[in-house]
Amino acid sequence: MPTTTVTAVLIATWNVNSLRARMPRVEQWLTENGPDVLCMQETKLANDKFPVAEMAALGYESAHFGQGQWNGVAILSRVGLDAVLPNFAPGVEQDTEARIITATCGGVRISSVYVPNGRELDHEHYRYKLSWMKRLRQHLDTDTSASADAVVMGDFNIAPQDRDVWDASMFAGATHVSQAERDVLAEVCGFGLTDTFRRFHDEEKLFSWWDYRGGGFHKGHGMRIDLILATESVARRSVSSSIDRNARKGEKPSDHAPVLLEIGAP
DNA sequence: ATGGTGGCTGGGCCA
Repeated sequence: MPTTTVTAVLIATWNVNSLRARMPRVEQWLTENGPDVLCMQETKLANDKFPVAEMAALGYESAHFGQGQWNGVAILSRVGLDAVLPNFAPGVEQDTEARIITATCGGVRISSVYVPNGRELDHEHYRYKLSWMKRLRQHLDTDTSASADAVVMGDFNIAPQDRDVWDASMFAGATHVSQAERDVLAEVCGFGLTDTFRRFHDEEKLFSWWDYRGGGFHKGHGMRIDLILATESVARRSVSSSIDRNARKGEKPSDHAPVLLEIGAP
């Protein structure tokens, strides 16, 4: 095994809303930003349709947990991609959908997650969402040591606080902001994870998602629901975090923007 | 405007 020099790494998460539709934008974004790790959600691809060769040509190893037309999560890495685990850890009730994949990249245990939307507060899908988050906590308790370098990033479909939505009064009785959702997010963070973006930015109305409908992006109607949660050992080494709003502009954008975290050397 | 847009598909469902 060659010894690798440990340097700063740049990690990112992006709900691409169909990798087939988004491939030109993703390739461009990887070339321009050069992240060491990119977690993607909503690839909407079967496993045998994932563009492994195209990603390799850009210098990335790929791990993908797909299911076809919906969901699908992936991890790209150019700092190693080992111990790949699709779905929740063994012993945790398995998900019937492709919403989490975990791998070790550059010594960091990284999960790419696509938390269920929930649809409506009285919908069965909402109970699935809460159950899913409880299983995410069980997954972490099973898979990872709280003292390890670990990151859970992706589309949580939960806005952690009212300052993370464009108008909290518009969200009364809606999903993404309910106390129960925020409580299960806190349970997941209780593993020992922190919302790293908030170490660097206190302002309200910094969003990672804007509805395609009604010109949401141009009206500033969005939510911050894409999060990079990290254990303290990673969080304290992090040196910057940002949301790339430019990726939400232009030709055929995803409705989500990438969120980035720069992690300094140990 | 009880809608809108975009992605899955090939008529609606989902976000």
